[in-house]
Amino acid sequence: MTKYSRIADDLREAIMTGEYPPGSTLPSIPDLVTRYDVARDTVRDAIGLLTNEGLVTPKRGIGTVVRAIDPVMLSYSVRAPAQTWQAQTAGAGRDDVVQAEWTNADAEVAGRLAISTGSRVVHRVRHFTKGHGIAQISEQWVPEHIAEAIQANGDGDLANVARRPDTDRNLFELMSSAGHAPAETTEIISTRMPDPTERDTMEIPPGVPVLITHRVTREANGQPVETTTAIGAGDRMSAQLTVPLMY
Amino acid sequence: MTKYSRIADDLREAIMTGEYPPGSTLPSIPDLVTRYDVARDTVRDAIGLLTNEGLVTPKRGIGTVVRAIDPVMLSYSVRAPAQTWQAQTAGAGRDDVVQAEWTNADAEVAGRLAISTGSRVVHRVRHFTKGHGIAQISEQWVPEHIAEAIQANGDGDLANVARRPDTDRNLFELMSSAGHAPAETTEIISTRMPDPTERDTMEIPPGVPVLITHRVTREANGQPVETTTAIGAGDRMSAQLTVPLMY
DNA sequence: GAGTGGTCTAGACCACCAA
DNA sequence: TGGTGGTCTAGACCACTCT
Repeated sequence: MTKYSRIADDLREAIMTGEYPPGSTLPSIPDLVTRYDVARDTVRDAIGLLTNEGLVTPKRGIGTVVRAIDPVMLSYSVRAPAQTWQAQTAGAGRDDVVQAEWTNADAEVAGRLAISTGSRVVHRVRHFTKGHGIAQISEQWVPEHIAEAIQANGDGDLANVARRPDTDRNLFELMSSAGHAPAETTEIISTRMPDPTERDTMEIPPGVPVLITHRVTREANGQPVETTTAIGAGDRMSAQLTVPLMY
Repeated sequence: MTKYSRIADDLREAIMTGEYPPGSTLPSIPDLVTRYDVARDTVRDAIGLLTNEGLVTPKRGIGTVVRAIDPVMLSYSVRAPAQTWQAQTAGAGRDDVVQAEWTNADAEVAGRLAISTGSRVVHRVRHFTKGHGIAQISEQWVPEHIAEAIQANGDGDLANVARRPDTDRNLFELMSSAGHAPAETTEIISTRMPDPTERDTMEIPPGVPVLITHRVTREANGQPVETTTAIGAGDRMSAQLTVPLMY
């Protein structure tokens, strides 16, 4: 057992038992140096462990703050019928389309949409805001024939940021009116640590992973009508799903 | 921009462009010390960043190994009808019941099962193994009246580890036969960094978060028939869900 | 200004792995 | 045995926050 992991164990135990409640600060680094009679960097290694575990957030000039379990979570619900799902997603927080344009599908998106690489697609980037800061960045791709069918149906251009023809609650309805009713959605949820860009844009503190959702929605004949990749801060969102079990 | 984050940026870039492919090693710490003309700990700080991002895993006597994106994933599928879900879960890897006994529900479990705290429940712990090591630890609680109904139906004791009356594919069927057919399941999927115990039992490398699934399954009258908490290594599992959208 | 954490140095010794 | 990363020290200077 190394010195620094021993110190980390002590502090973790004290945090768990409530000796250092959320929002409070741990003893300062110089304090711990004298208390354990070790070098400064040894104490910092111990604090580094707790930081990586997501237990504390050191703040210059303040101290090592015990992280509060944030009760504010962006949760969304997958439920049949589809309207419920869409409504719950939209209702969880503010949803801004920050980017929308025609582009060419790369290999991965093309694969998910079952179209050829380079095909024209509508690409939309949305930010979900909940409380302070961005909780989730969502990228959506809609194949050309779907976007054009919606436009031909008089429901506007999906690639228009300023006047978005849909809100979250009725994109599926627009598709349905245009003759491409979504019938089934498949989601793959995974997790990893954020890269520096994601840490920056979503203001993710150290020790907090991201939740990644890959979604493909298909109409009854199996043809994809949209695919979405959503990346959310693990301390601000979770995914809630309610599924009926039929016998 | 600090020295160590500059070094980390260089190395990250080189990893992304394929200069250091998965499985290869970064230049050694002494190499980097002379290359950048900095102190050893500055290089280690840089490598520490990449380690926390999950990009590399330093190995004593070997070098700093670029982590391979592990293609082996434990994925399971939520799909109606329920049999499909159960079958997919079981088929994804080996599933061992390592513990099963009668116990008293704590406040959280009691709340999820809508019973009073301290009520008798069957508590079962399962390990899902996929490839090398445990990919997911799953804890399940079944309320007394459900477990007894299964037993009264002649289908055995859920708290029996040696002779488990169910496999994953038919626990819901046992409930159904016993007059408590599961009708709906709700899952909440979240993520965080593992605690030291979880890191140890699942052999989770640094920089890898865990995926947490809280599930409550209810019968048609809304009464819970089981609740499960599953904790899985983020580099070995993901959750896949396919949901029909009905209009 | 006093106290906090952040970065960096130069050097030492230890634990592990491969040839 | 030589090279790798892991731990630890003592000291220095910097950046930030609060009073």
